[in-house]
Amino acid sequence: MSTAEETDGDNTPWSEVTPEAARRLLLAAVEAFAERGYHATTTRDIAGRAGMSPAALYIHYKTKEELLHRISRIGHDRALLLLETAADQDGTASERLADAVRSFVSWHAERHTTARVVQYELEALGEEHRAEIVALRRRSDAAVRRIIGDGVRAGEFDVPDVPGTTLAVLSLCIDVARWFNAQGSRTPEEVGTLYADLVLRMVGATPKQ
Amino acid sequence: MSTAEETDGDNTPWSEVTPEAARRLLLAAVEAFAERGYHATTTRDIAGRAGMSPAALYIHYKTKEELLHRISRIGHDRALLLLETAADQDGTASERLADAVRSFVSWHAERHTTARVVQYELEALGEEHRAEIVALRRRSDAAVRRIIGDGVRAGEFDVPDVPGTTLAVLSLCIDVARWFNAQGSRTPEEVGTLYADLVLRMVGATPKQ
DNA sequence: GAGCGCTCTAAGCGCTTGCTCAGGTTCGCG
DNA sequence: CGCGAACCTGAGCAAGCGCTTAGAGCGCTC
Repeated sequence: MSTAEETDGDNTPWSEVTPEAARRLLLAAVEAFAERGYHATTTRDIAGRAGMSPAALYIHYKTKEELLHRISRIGHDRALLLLETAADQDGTASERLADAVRSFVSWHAERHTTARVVQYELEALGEEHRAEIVALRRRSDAAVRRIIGDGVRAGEFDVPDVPGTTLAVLSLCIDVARWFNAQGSRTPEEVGTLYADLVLRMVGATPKQ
Repeated sequence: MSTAEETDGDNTPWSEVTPEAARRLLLAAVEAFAERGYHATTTRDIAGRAGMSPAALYIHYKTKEELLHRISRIGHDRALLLLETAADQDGTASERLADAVRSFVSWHAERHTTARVVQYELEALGEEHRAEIVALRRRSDAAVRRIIGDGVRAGEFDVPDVPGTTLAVLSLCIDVARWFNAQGSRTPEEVGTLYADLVLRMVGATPKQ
């Protein structure tokens, strides 16, 4: 899983975090936050999972909250990249929307531990850090809204309430992180495909021949 | 189950909790848990909001976890009632599904503080309490699945993956509790109506004339 | 009006929390 | 080899946690 580095693709999401000890701590924090939640996780638990003493954490991070912020920032960057990449592509609005949902959802399923922290622990962030993250989320919303708006203008979609539908689509996709279970019967790709179909129906996309 | 309390309607949701001091504590706990999360909430905070000393809490509840369980239980009972009532009605599958989604969603919006605790603090429950709640959630799933299954059998719906779509529908509705804001521009009823429409599209309901 | 049960409080116990700090080990570099 | 920088640990501090206990105030019955 986390041995090979270099390419910053799907499979090595934390390569940008150095040195190695800082990355180990961050990965341990992701695991612990996802399992128990931020507030129920102790710095001793994080350090223990990384095989270090509690004090080692404070060499690499100023506070426990900084750990959460780093995780949240990296995760939001990644999620936003997926959506904006899909939005910027050539192709019909249907194709771009399906692509956006498929990649966004399968990422939320594949990396559901990370995504759970990213999506559901916002409230634990400090004032400034939260503001920074909220700005990223607004850009995610804008990317999806742009695709849907394009589809409506092109006559491809039938959407009475564009902002409301955008919100619902993003909400639907995000919530995958909450229920997805790696032991379950569906692969992340299967869920992505299912959800892409469901979202195309939500926007009343003209079924392709 | 719970003894009949006159009108146990939407507007008096905690009437079954007595005595009054216990209800005040419970309401304070709902507020605090919704704002900060279970683990970040202190018993002193709960008691303070209810205008009592910290020790008063333990006259009415054995532990802080029991408070969460009571909230979760009552909320799940209410949500399940909405879904099963809609599922048991006469009428087409489209009508029953729209009704289920409309009432379920507008409850999640109207009572979003309660719903947030009910839906997002499951992990904080103890072993047995969680098992009890999970059983209720399975019944919610079954109610929605039944409506969708009926619609497919009647030729009203076009759903390739019934369990997957059921999961997505419930997930979509539940997540309303996370993003709904009372200061926002939409009323709970508006969101319920929007979502009922979106869900009918998801199941490929034959548009009514 | 004495006794009793219910409700509540002031005080605080034992423990865990996030975080600090003095000191030790390992390393590259002259 | 000597030295400074980077990294890590053991021990522990102040604060806050969930929860308990002893007892006060109150309304009730007999």
